[in-house]
Amino acid sequence: MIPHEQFRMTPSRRAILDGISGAACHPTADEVYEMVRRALPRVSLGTVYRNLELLTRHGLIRTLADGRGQRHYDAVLEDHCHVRCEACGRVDDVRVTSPGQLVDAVEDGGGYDIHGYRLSFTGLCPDCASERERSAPGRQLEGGDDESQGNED
Amino acid sequence: MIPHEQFRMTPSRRAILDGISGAACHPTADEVYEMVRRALPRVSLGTVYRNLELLTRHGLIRTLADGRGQRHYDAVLEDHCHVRCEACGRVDDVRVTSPGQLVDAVEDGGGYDIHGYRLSFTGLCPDCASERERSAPGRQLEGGDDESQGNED
DNA sequence: ATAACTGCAAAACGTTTGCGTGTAT
DNA sequence: ATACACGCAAACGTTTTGCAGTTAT
Repeated sequence: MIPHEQFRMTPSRRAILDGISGAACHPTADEVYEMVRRALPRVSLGTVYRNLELLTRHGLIRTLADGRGQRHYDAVLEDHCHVRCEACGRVDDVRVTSPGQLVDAVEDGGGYDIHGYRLSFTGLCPDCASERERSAPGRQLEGGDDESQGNED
Repeated sequence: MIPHEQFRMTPSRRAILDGISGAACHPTADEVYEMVRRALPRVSLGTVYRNLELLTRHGLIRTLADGRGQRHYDAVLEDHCHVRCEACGRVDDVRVTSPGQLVDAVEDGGGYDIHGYRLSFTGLCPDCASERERSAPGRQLEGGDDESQGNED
């Protein structure tokens, strides 16, 4: 969060901001690109990335480097928690009880100067869960390959 | 976690496993590569990546896609929490009170089928904290540009 | 004989950057 | 006039993949 440095709220930045705010779940850079292009067909992906970074630096959005692959972007600035679908990678919000006490729960930080926390859950989003149920009802299908544990954090 | 599929504990895999277990903090792929090469100078980076993925799939290690940039690898399989240094990217363990209750704390998962959690903290590791103190004692230096909040999760 | 494993180099992926031009102040 | 912003295309760092040769079973 860089306090002293001015920048213009240009059409592309407005569109990026609106796109992220209006999205159903937290979009990736190229999903933002798609959304912005519907309003401004000539924007480039480079500009989208440049502005996602700038908006993050100025505290107007948050960048979630949550999982594997792409980052996700979030227009909600308050501290909150996320779920990431293990199957499709989609990221949504979760509400948890008393998340503010999480930092206090640290018993041994090994000398780290702790600034914040990040709590995210993994699981299956409604769509992927029902799709999985359709293709393997009750798990009666051919063995193995469960992977539900998710060793990739 | 794929249960039924055999694989050989080859020298390179053994070395990767040992390297991760013996490392001071959770290493990245090329740190693992470095370590393995000390024992087996002819291994390729491709093999290291292939085997990190295989060992993860078989539940022998965990892949931490924690932050920006590189992934980190962890030989401790039990659920536990991490800290990532905002300055150098290093990842270590933290102990927190009753982490097992975290999943129970979810009030509204929005229809997700939640399998696990990932709690990590951000902050400054001892080295970076003391370096920062040396270069800006008490923060009396030139203004602005703190960034300590860290909008990049 | 077969399946698993490897080194090597090329490709893929998501992201960043340099440059020349355009636009707001 | 100046600083900021952009499109475009090239470059980047990390990870994955295809292929041809090697090794264990």
